[in-house]
Amino acid sequence: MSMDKPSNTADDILAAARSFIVAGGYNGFSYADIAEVIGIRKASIHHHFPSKVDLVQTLVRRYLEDAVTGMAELERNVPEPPELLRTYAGFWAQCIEDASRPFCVCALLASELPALPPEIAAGVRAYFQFLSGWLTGVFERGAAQGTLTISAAPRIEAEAFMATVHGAMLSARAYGDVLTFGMILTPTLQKLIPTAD
Amino acid sequence: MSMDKPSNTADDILAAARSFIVAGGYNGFSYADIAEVIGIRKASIHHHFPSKVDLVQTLVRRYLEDAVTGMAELERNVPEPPELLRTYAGFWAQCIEDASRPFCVCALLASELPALPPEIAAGVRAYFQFLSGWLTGVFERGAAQGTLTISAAPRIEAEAFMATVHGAMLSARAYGDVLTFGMILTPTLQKLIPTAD
DNA sequence: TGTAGTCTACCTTCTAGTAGGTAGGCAGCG
DNA sequence: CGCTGCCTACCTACTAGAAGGTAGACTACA
Repeated sequence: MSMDKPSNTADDILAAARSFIVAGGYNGFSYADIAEVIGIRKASIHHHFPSKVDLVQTLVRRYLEDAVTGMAELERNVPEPPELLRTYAGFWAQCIEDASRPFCVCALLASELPALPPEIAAGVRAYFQFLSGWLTGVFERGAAQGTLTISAAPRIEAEAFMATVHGAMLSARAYGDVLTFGMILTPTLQKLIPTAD
Repeated sequence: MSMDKPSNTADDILAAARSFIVAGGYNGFSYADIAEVIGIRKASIHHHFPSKVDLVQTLVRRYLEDAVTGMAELERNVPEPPELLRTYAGFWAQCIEDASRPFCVCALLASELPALPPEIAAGVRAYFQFLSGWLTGVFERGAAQGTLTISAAPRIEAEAFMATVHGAMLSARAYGDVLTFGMILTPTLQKLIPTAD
């Protein structure tokens, strides 16, 4: 659709930055690291992203955009709240199991938020607010339809669910066991979904 | 009791390092940063901790030791499983609300685990294993006594609880709202504790 | 011809870490 | 007592390398 950029070096840089950030956070990589993995010189990265802040800001902005469009598309294909939660959790379970994206970029950046450049911190906050808002909507609909069993306000259930997902990513990483995430999320989902008993 | 060290500079260094790590992770601070806040020269830090790995390794080891003794003491004073969970959650709620320790050192380090020096990564893993083991024991006793309502195996409930706690820390940080942690944990505890309805 | 993309070569600042030295405390011993 | 020697804690001054970033030239291609 958007015919902005036929050049894919910028995308390669963003992809490399993403995997470095997912591995070690904002201060865990350098332009030299990116340059090496994509076979380019440091200075060429500055051509695409004048500063590191520009680079990561772009990455976070796009990450949120992708989440927004992804959730919208997900809701078109899968309208049932229980199935939405299952699909969302299943997405991350898959990413962790095949090691393709073993952590959420914004969850990782949030952990070092006080030390982040303010522009990036703002982007990370925006992601959390979007995700929380989307989940709150899912819980509201599920509660209204009776397809989700909740005992607190939808907003609070949404925050608790999001927290469990992020914490489960952390545990999976700490244990080095890709199945930990699913082990935690499966019963969490079961408690929320009355039909599957 | 233990008459090991009258010198408190080493402890000052560890305390400064802890607050820097909590703020920005392993790569988010330097010896120069620590030197400045405690009013000492960089080289003097190397006298106490020859390398940065030594410093953080010591910090993580002591963090685990403190957790072990802290949990043991907690169990002596508060033997009931529901109250143990409440006290544990309350401890972090307090730390976050008064900003004294707004994040768990090992939870933060776990997020950047793939980029950590292996000695430190091992220490972080040990902390997760201890905490998970302790919580599993609490859930086992609570389930046996009927004082905790669980629907999955104690080990799994323990992992889910730990994940929610860590994720709630992350959300509190992302929103910059110290009350978020309690907002998430309160209903999570209520679901586990049958008496309080 | 212009411009997007890359390069080499460089700069400045920060990094962890080292070298070598000083000041004071506290042995042990004549 | 006073002297020697060692130890802890700290210092100044330095290093090599990595960090983010810049300047300017080359190339390819529309």
